Amino acid sequence: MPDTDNKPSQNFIKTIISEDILNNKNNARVHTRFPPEPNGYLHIGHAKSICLNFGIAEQFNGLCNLRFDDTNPAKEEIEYVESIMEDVKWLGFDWEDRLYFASEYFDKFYEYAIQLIKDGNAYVDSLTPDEIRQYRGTLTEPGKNSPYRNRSIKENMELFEKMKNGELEEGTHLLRAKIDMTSPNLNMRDPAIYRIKKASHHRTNDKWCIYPMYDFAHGLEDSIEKITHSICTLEFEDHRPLYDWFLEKLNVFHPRQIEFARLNLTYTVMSKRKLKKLVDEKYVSGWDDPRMPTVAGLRRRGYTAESIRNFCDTIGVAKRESTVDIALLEHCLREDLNKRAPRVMAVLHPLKVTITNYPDNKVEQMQAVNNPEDESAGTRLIPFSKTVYIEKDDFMENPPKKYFRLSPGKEIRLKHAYYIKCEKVIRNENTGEITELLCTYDPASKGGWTNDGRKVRGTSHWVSVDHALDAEIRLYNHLFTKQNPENVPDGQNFLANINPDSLEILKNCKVEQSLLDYPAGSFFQFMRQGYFSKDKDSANEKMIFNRSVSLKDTWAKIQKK
RNA sequence: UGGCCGGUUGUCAAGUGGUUAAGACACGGGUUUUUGGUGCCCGCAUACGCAGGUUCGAAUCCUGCCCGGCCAGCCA
Repeated sequence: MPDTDNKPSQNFIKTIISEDILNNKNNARVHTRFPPEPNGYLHIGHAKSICLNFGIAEQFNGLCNLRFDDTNPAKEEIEYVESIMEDVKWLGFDWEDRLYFASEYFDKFYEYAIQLIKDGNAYVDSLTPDEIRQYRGTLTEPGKNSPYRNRSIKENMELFEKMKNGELEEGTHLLRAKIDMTSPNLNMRDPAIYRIKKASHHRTNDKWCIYPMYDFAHGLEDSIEKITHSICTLEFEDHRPLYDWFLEKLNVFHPRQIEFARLNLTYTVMSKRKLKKLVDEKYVSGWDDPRMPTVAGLRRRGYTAESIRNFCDTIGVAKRESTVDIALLEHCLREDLNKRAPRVMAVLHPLKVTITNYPDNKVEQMQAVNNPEDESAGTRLIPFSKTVYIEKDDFMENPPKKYFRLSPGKEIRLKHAYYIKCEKVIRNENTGEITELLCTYDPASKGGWTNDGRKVRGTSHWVSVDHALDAEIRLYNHLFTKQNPENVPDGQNFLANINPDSLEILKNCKVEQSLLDYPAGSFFQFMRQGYFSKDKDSANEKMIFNRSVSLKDTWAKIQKK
């Protein structure tokens, strides 16, 4: 039967939620959360999770919280908290008044831990970290009970109290859940609940000497916030029995954990640890380097929030490990910007053209369409004069077949202006390099068209020499040379696949004056080149543009053959 | 030699016992075009990891096998 035409893409999580609603589970309420740890900047993989969690809330008339999972003060910083909030907002999502921090619940977590001890479900262990590892067993061998496993409740209470008061040193004592040291699931072999960490927390400062572990804290955070569906990535699948165990033993509201496959992209890495390494070791200029797959990096590169959200919808959500072709991300940007980006003229590699039969001091204002895909974008005037710059690539002295740009004796159209014909090539006597083209123009072709049926196939962008502004343009390529950067010889790591040509800086570019009027962050299509955005480091004296993504280039493809 | 999860076209991904096995990207071809851009048209899995079985009928159910991922932090 014909399904509804515009039904949003289905995935297994939405199927589960739909069933839960049908069964009136949680009174058909849907409440999700996005729970980042503030130990780095958000990347496109987080964007997938954000779109999923906020998107589900929206689709099912529910709510989505932003909650910082800040249970490890050693790795977390306020800078990351701020960047994460900025990024989520920028992506277009609103947590309204539901901004939470796991650290706000530390008192409650402490009480829950006490309850576990009192119920005989937790104990203080005094084994060393090394001994604990040995007692845990291996993947194929069961673990064995700690000699401290059967301490009395009273003794456990006293020791835990001392842990809390800072009377015991890091690594000497550990609160553990009393579950089953022989479980085939290692997460159930008496996992840690609280560890001693005499570190200052970015929000609770020095109030605590003990901090809860993820497995204990996370489910309780969800429970406290009455989350109905706790969506996380696949590596937590083995933790679900433990997630459920804590909630059952404590007899509190029990959200359902659902796991999905994290996003991988070709030609990049997607772990905060590795991204941090790239930043710390200066392989990139920072978390917002336009080559980074971080939300901040993509934003600076010129990606729009819409294109990222559309990408996240397009890739889908499933449980199988997969790697999405980065070409799809680029496609989503082109698709969005094609509709919205103003077209402007910018010459990346300038070649001077003198139009010999054009009056010396004449300047004409040519009318240019701002966006052929959007009539409401209107038109603007651009100055034309006797000397212009065109792109070096748009001229070839000895062109191959099917090259329909400029060459000696051939005619092309200067977009919005005139047809010109190449009459003479001028070169540097010493180097042989082509320095200038002498051309003639056809006054009858004003606007770039004649009605005489002439076939002028090539169209070049250009900018008037006297009116052009200098600009720096940064061209970006994949950060890694391999689709899978982890594909390295033994003994090497992903850094071995860093692309030495991931950034190319062009310092002698010529752009039209109208670019001065736009603020940093504005995006454009540089005609026939690609989409670019004005960098935040841009100044009026020195404009800087980042290439967000090139236009598709059929000619380049033909040439490769 | 442990447990859990997965395996549908080059890449993602719908599909939940009866469909010509969606869609997108990529790729190839054509067309339109004052961007070799865009748009439009066409092509792209007799096939669902493999082998059996159940059934009138299987990508969907069952059994066995193979392959991939994750787990032995006082990280999340």
